[in-house]
Amino acid sequence: MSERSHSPESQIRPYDFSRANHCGQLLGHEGLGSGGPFQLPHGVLTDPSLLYNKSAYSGITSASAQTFFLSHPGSDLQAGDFGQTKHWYPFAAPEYTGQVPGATAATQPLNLSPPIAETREQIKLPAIKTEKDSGDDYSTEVKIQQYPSAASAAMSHGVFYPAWNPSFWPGINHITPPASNNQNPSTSSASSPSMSPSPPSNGLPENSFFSVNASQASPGPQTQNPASSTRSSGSSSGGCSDSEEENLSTEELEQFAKELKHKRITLGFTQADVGLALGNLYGKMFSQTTICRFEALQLSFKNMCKLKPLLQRWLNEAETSDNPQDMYKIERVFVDTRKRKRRTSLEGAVRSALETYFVKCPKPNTQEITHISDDLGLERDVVRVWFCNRRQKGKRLAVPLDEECDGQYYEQSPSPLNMAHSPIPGQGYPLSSYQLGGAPPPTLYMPQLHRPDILKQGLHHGLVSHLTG
DNA sequence: ATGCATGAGAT
DNA sequence: TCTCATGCATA
Repeated sequence: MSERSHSPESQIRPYDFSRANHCGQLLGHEGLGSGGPFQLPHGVLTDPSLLYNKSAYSGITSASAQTFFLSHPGSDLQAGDFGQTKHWYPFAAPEYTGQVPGATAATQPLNLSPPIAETREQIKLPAIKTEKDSGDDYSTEVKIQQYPSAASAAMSHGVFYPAWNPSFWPGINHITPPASNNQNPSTSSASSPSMSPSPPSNGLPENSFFSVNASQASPGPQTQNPASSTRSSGSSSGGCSDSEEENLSTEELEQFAKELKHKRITLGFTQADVGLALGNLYGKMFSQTTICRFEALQLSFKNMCKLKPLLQRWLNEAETSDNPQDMYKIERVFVDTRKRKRRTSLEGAVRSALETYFVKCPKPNTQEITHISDDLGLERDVVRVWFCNRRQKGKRLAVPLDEECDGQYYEQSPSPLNMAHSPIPGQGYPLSSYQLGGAPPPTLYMPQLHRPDILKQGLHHGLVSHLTG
């Protein structure tokens, strides 16, 4: 526990960014954008993604088809040219981007393309692209999406909670009774390699559907796994503080994530379906993004612990349901009046420049941010957010050397600049046997890397997919 | 699958 | 102002 606290708040981060230091010099130099192609420090790749052979990832999904842009080293960057558009567009209601599960997979929900995307113009600025400001056309809008709903009935309560109003939900804790914790029938699933024949489906799924408190009442039929005895060492106290969370070990999470993905696909559900189903089942819906990240172990450990029980229950329901396909087809009505800033699309060169800055100073202060933003011709807030996200990503992807390894985390290998120490992952996952596939030392996964971002999504994806097959 | 963004809660 | 959880939009 001590060595691997999962509780970000309380934990000590050996490499926590100390904004006090290292950033100073950063501002000392002329800046990457001033005058010609910025120079990257030795050993710094223009595009980190290049170091990770993502193609190796032949996930079950289509991810493998993804391509990576080879960034254009510096050529395009021209500080000062970046128009800083600051338009805001009305928040686009969440689109159901997933496919309708089952045989109807082909049945892409009507209207999947966001209006914004359709009307959007690609405004190409030297460094950044932003969504076109389509005027105010997008002001408040109401979207109604309908899905073949056999289940509407079941979902009669048909309550759709806008994801953007999290406050509505007191928290998952409420949704899932504390007692349930340790319990999740993780078992059935945990053990079944593939789809296991549904257990004595006791009743229709609906039953448990709304038993929000069902956790305990949970899907009865399942066998119970006393335990995840695997509970690892230390996670208990530390991280999954939510009463509802289990004291899960990384291995368990990894195993479950794998299992979830496999079964989900087998059952014919998309990640988006699962996210929606959670909403129907337990009141809080999640996006495709979140489910995706869960499966890819890209959420914080704590977050994984929190979501696991919900997903576990969904899985149980789905497996035991006679007709799971219909269970989650629902109608969704979104009403949103908020406006969201148009997403900024940073060019590769700019990203590289930011990465370079990040290496030097993962946590720039206000002044430094201003400097960087001026230097790159970006909005301060864009820069600020970029750093926030970058740090968050660093943590997500961070991989502790070993549970017992003095809290040594390897989110970042020693930087040649040694300006910033490794950003540190307070929440990274401890390397598990599964990740190591039995044992290779961590270093194995970060060969000749001189930058953290190299680990990018690689670390997990690669390993996970590799093991996941 | 992932980049950029939002917002609540913690500092 | 940061972290963290989360999601829209998009590659």
